[in-house]
Amino acid sequence: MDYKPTIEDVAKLANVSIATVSRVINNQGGVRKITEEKIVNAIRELGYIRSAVARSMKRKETNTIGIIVPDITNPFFPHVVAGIEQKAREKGYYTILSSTNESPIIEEEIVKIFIERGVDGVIITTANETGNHIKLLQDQGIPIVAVDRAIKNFEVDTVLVDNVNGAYQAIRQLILQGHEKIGIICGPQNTTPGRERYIGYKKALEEYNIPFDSSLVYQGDFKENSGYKGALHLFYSKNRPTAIFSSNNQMTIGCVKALTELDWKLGEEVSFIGFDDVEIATFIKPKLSVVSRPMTTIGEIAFQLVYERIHFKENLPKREYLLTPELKIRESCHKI
Amino acid sequence: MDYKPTIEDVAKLANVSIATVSRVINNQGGVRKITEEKIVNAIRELGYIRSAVARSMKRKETNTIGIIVPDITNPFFPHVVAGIEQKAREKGYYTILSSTNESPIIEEEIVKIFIERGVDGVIITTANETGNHIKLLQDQGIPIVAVDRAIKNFEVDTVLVDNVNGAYQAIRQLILQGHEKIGIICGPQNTTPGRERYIGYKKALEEYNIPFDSSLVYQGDFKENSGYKGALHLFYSKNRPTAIFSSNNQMTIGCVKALTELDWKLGEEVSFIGFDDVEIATFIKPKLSVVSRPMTTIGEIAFQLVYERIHFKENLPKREYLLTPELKIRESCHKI
DNA sequence: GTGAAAGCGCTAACAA
DNA sequence: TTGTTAGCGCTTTCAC
Repeated sequence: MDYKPTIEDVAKLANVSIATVSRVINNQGGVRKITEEKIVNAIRELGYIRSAVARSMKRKETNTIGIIVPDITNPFFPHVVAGIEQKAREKGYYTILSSTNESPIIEEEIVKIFIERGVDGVIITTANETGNHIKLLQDQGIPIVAVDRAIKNFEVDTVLVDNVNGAYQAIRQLILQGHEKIGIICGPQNTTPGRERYIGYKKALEEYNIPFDSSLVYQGDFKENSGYKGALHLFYSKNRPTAIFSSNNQMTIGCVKALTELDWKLGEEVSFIGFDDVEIATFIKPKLSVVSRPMTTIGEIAFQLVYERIHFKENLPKREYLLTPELKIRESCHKI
Repeated sequence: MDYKPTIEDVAKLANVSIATVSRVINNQGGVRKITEEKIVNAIRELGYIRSAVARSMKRKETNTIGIIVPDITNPFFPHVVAGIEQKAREKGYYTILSSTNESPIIEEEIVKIFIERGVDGVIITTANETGNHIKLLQDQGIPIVAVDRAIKNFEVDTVLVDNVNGAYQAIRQLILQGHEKIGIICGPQNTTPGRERYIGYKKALEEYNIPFDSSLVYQGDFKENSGYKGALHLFYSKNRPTAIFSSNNQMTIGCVKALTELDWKLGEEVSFIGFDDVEIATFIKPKLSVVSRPMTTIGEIAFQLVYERIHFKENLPKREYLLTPELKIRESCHKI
């Protein structure tokens, strides 16, 4: 075949005008039953599928939500995306997904492409919190929802997790178990999660009057390898910690790998809590304690927010969701 | 602002015709330098971004590749997607990604949506190998590449992994180490990978004259939970195996969890090899031996195939890539 | 209930 | 080197 029938082909075959065909494909009613049947038959016979491109052209909407994530291979994001997609499909929306690989440059490119394509809204975990590319979207009146990382200088709806609180809970737990030398593997300090988790760490220390020791702080980048290096750093620190807090899932992986190689006994010689649950948490020995976030829910809320913003643009205040993460205590942290 | 400037706005501001503007945004040359500058300035001033919708309408191509995966939360797919995206971006293509959750119904829906949206090609890991929905795509002349799972009844380019061989290698390894009672946790037998890995299993047994015992075969569904149940099943089997082969990554996770709970000593009482590498493989103790696939490469090849098919439709034979997986022997399998 | 026709923003053929 | 113009396939008034 290799030929895409158009609304006109259908109209001809059914012996009606294209306007009438349009009415039936859009369920607008006001068409006689017999006419409708003729049309439906013609559609089936031709295998007609209406062109979303032409439709978008006319309607000025694409029913598409653009999703921008920094790293699609970080399992956190596929779970969030699954939540978005689920809700989107229910409302007749579709998604374009792109991964920036944490590059602000790629991110800006993607934003432009999304605008070109006329997305109706954007859900973004930005790699560039102060980025001016957000302005591009706002200038076009495209609703934006920031997920997981806030966006500075612009008013956008956000759904975040209370990182400070999550990290705080984790560190407090460790302190209550008697730890005083607690190491942290930080995320990049130019991202909200990276910064906030570090703040939670310091807050807990302060509150319990534990002296802060900068040699117990390792600057990571949220990638696995920096977790690995962080563990090494802490192990060889003059003031070797009795507990470690890792700021995200990928670094947790790297960190645990290092512990194994160093033969630094997890749960015995060193307690551990990581931010974000990881697949392996419950089946390595000892089971990992983690700060866990409702990933799918985050996605669902994010979609809900863009959706509302698309449909009731004008009279909506800025909305900020702050979900509270849950500390799941398992076996990797012990009384000292 | 909230107003999208069009090519006409640019033309007016620059005092030229829209045709000339079109020439410069498409780098077609044949425009005087001064004119071009005027136009470029106008574009910048207005913040003009050309509409891909209108462009697609005219050109009959969207520069979009649709990707359909059965389960986006299975880490295998994000890695494949990353490979596709990488290559796609290089060639000026973009991707729409949807997950079917293994549902043939959702899959058919997605196919229709993709056609509506005029994707130039589709890369699919189908949940329905015999599905007739593929015909829809073919009727429209949309190139299809099947990844990881073959498609029956239709001629499409495919990039598969030699599952038979991969499983065979794994089982042979186990046999050479002296195992005779080898359990398998199978994938769904209505998917190529599920079937083929089972075939590889049987082939190795046969070749080495190990009697086949159906009580050592557990039918899973590629989800974590069935790996868990599979391990339980094998543990309580009258003919308890000394080695287990798991047919995919998610089931491997479930399986290892069960082993831990059963206190069935991995690597000592029971050897283990899983299909597909998993994050945790190298940092649980003992490290997991796995059959590993080049995920990103698979994605890259898949894109290459659609791309070629889009551009040289006519004179291209059906291409079938069969990548050989690699057996990575680590610590979870031991001489008996 | 139905049809005619305008027009969405762009590309490309043709003219100048 | 530049401009005019005919559509691409659809939705949506406005007539009838």
